[in-house]
Amino acid sequence: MDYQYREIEQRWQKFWAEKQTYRASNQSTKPKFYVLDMFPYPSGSGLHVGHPLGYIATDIFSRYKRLKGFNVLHPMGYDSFGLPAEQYAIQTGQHPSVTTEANINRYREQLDNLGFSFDWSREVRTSDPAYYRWTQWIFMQLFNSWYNVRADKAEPIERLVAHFASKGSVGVNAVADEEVLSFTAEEWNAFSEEKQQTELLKYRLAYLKESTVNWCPALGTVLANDEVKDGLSERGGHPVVQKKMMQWSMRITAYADRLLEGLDTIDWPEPLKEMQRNWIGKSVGASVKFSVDSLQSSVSTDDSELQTPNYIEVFTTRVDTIFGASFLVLAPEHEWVAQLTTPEQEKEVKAYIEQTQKKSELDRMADTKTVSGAFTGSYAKHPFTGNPVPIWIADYVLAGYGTGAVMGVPSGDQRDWLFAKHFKLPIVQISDAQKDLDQQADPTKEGKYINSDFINGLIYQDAVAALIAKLEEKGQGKAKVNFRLRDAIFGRQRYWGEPVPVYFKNGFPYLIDEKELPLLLPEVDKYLPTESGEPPLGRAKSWKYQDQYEYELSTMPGWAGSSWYWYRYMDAQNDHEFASKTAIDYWQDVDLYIGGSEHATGHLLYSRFWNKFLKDLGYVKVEEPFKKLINQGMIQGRSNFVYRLIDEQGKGTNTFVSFGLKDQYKTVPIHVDVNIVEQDTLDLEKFKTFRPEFANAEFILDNGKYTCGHEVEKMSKSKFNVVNPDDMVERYGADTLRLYEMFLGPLEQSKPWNTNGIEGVFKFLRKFWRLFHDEQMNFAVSDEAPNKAELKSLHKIIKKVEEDVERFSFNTSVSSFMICVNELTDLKCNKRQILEPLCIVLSSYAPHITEELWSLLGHESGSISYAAYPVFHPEFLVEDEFAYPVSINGKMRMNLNLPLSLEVPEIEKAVLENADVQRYLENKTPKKIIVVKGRIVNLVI
RNA sequence: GCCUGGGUGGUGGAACUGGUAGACACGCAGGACUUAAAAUCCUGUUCGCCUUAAAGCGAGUGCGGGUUCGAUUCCCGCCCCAGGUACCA
Repeated sequence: MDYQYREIEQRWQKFWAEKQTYRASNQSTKPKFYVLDMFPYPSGSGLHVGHPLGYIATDIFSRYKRLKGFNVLHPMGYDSFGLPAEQYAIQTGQHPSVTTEANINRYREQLDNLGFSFDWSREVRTSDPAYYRWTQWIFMQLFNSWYNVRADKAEPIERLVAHFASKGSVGVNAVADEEVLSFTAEEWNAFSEEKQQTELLKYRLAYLKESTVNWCPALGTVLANDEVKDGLSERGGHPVVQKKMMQWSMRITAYADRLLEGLDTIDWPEPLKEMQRNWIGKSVGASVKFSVDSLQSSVSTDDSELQTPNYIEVFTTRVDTIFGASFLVLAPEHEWVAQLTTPEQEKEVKAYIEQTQKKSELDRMADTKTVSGAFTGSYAKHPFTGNPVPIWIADYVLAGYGTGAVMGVPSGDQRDWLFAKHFKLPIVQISDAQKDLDQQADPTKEGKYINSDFINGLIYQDAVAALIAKLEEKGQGKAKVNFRLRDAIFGRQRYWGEPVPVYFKNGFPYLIDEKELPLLLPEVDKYLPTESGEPPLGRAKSWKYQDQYEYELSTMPGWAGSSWYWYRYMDAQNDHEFASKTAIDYWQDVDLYIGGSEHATGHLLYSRFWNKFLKDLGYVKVEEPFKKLINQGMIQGRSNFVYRLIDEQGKGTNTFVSFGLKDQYKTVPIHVDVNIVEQDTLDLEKFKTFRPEFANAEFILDNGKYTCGHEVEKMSKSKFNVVNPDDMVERYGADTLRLYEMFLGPLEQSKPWNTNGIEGVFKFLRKFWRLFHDEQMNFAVSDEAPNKAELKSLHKIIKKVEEDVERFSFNTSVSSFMICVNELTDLKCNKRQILEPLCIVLSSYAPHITEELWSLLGHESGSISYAAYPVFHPEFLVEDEFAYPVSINGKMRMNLNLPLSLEVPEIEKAVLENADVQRYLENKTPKKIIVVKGRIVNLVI
C-alpha cells in the first residue's frame, strides 16, 4: 500500500483517544517531567498555521521524554474568560458561555487533527465554575494575608491582628499603603470594627483602595498597566484615560525584590528576563530632604496629619553628585507647586502648567528635545552647604515616579545639563574625571570629587557611604530603593470573568464563606453597564449575599485564571483543594514552558507572584514555577498580490498584470487569497471565482503564467494570507505539517509562513515509507543482519536527534532524518534491525506514520509512544580513514585520504610525499606545517 | 538614546568548543520513465574568469580593521534589520 496518510492518521488518533495512551499518572517510579504550553484563548477564528508551532515543539519534547523513560505531564486547556466573547455577546445577545463552548470545540477538533499527545483527562477551562472556584479561593487567601518584611513572606492577617491587639502598630514591618496609622494596643482594641477593617485593608495583599487607574471608556472598564500600550488599550486600541476610582488591587510590589532575584535562578531567554527587570525597575539610591522655609510659613492648618512639611523630598540614584545640585525641579503636578510659587512668578508658572496640561500624554513622551520649565520664585536650602537652591517646575519630571521631584545636577545628568544651559543655571564640576562640561554632562563615577566639601578627594563608593551616614545623622535623608513596579489593578467592570467572592456590609468588604464557593456568575439580561453606570453584574436580579448584602460588581481580570493553572493540571478533578498536596509534591514545577513573549510583563509576572504567595502560605513547594522557558517565534503571514491595471482616470480595470511586467504599466496591488496561489503562480480559474467582480478578469501573463508579488505581514483574514492547518493536514497529513513547521527554522525565530517547501518534507515521509516496502508497495522488511554503513547511518541519527532535542534545535533534526533516509535508500536497506530503532527515533516528530509502521513490524498491541529510545553506540561511528583537507596558506586545496591511526609526524610525512602537494609547493620547503589529527593539515609557504 | 537578538546563495536555512562555508530542503535548468500527465528517479545549481571538455584561477558569510598557521565563529570601530523600553532622576 502506498502511504495513506489520512487513513493512518485518523485511525491512530482514534486509537490513542480510546486507549488513553497519553494519560499521565500522579504516581510512578519513573522520574517526572512536566511540559507545558501557554493555554490558548479560544477565539472565534480558530487556529491558523502559526498557532501550533509551540505545541508541536512541546509535543516532540514530551514524546521524546517518554521514550527516554520519563513520566511526562503534558496537558492542555483553555483560558476561556475574556473580552472578545463578551464583545460578541453585547452585539448578538448570545451568552458568552455558548460562543466559548463552540470555539473550544472547534479548537479541540483542530488540535486533535495534529496528533498531540495531550492528557485530555486533565483539561482545564478558566471559565468553568469547578475551576474558578479555586481562583476565587486564592483571591480569598490573598485578601486574608499581609506581607511581613521581617520574615520576607506573606502571612495570615490574623497574625497581624494579634500583633496589633497585643503590641499596637509598633514593631510591624509590612509592605502596606503609605498612610498607615500609628497606635497602641489599647487604641487598637478600642477602635470600632469599621476603623479596624479600614486599617487592615491597607495591609491586605488583595485590597480595595481609591487609586488612579487606567480607565478605558470604550471598553467600559479599567485596565492593568500591561494592558495599556502607548496610551491605548492593548485590545481594540481604544483611548485610555487616568481616573480615580475605588478598585481592587494586588500588592505585587511586596514581591518586587523576590521577583527580581528569582530571575537569576531560572533558565529563561535573556530578553524576557530583561523585560521583567525593566518592568520591576529597581533603582538603588537615596532620598534627600531639601528644606524650604517658605513652605511651612505659608500654610496654617490645625490637623497635624495634614500639615505640609517644611521640605521637599527628592529621590536620586547619584547622591554622590549632591554638591553639584544647582536647582530643584518639581513635576508641574507636584502638590506644593501653588504654595511655592511667589506672587511675581505666579503668572509664568500658571501659564506653564496650562501649557503642559494641553499636551497629551503622547506628545509629552514624544517631545523630549525641547527644554521647557518655569521658576517658582522659591528657594530650598542645600542640606550640606545651606546655599539657596532655586525651585523650578518642568515636565521632564514625572509626578508618578519617585517623589515627583529631583535635584538638578547639570554636570552629571544630561537632562539637567540641557535644562541648566537653557535657563542659564550654574554647571558645577564635581569630579576631577569630568570632561567637556561645556559640551555635555559627564555622568562618570570614576575619579575623585572636587568642589564637594567633606567628600573632596574620595572615590565613588566611599563618597556615597559618607553622604548617607551624614544625611541620616542630620535626619535629612536616607538610603532608599525605588521601584517602577506598581500594584496591579485587579477589578474589571465586565461580565465575562470570575466574580469576586466579596460582599459589602456598611461599605466594607467581607469575604463570603469558603463553603459557599464557587460564587457563580449570575445571569443578566444584557452584557452592558447599568443605566447608572454600574458594571454588568449590577443587572443581575437578587445578586446579594444572604439576600441582604451587595456583592462586589466587578469581576476579576483575565490574568487571574492563568496565574495558577499549571497547578490545576496536576490534579484537575479535585473537589477539595486546588490541587492535592501529594500531586504538588510529585510534579512540583514546570520543567519546560513554551509560549509567546507577549506575556512577558503580564501573565509571566503575575504567575510568578501568585506562585511565591502560595509558597509563602505553604501550599506549593517551589519559589519559581517555570524552570525553563522558551519563546517560540511568531509565524507571520506571507501575503500575495495581483496588480490591477488602472486607466487614465485612475480607475481600476478588469486587467491584471503579472508581477514581472507590472512596472511597465500603471497598476494597484490587491491582496489575493494565498490559497489560490502556488509557488507565487496564480491559479487563474480559481481567481475568477475568488470574488464576483473578477469573474471576467483578463491577464497580462509573463512566460505564460501569472506571477504574484508577495510581502510579509501579520497573518489576518483581511489580508487573505491565513493558512489553516486543517487544509495542510488534508493535503499532506499531520506528520508532514509537524515536520515542516519544525523544518522552517529555529523555534525561537520569527518567520513568515510559506507553504512552498512543504513538498520536500512530504517526499521525505514517502521515501521513509518506501524503505519498509518493496516495488509493489508490499510491506517487506528483512531480518538480515545490518552492515557497517547501515549501522553508521542509524547511530548517527540516534545521537543527532538526542543532541538536537535536548537543545531544542528541532529544525536540524529534520534535515538529519532526511540525510539518514537518503543514505538508507541508497543502501537499499530494509532491515528490521535498522528500521525498527529508526521508527522510534522519528516517532516524536512524526507519530502517526511511525505508529503504523511499528504495528506493521509486529508490535500489534503496544504503542510506539512507550518504546525505549535506542541506545547510541559510538563504535559504529568510528572510522579508520579520514579525508584530510589540506590547506596551503589557509586555503583549502585538496583532500587526502589517510588512516586515522597515523600520528602527527607520519601525517606530515605522507602529506609532503604526496605528488599533488608537491605540485603546489613548487619545490619550496614549507615554513611551517600545522597538523591537527583527525581535522586538518595546513602548510605555510 | 539604552537593552536584547540578528545580518550566510534566487529562497528557508546548516556549519555546536576557531579547522573542508553553503548541509538539508525549496526553486530553477537539463535528462530518464510514460501515448500523455501525475508520481518517481538521475544530473547540475554561491558568484566571476578561463576552457570544446577535464581541470584550473580569483572573490566570497553586512562594511572597515585586528588577533591567528587558519575567522561565519574571537577582539575593536561602523552600518542595517527585528523585538523591547524610556525624560525612571
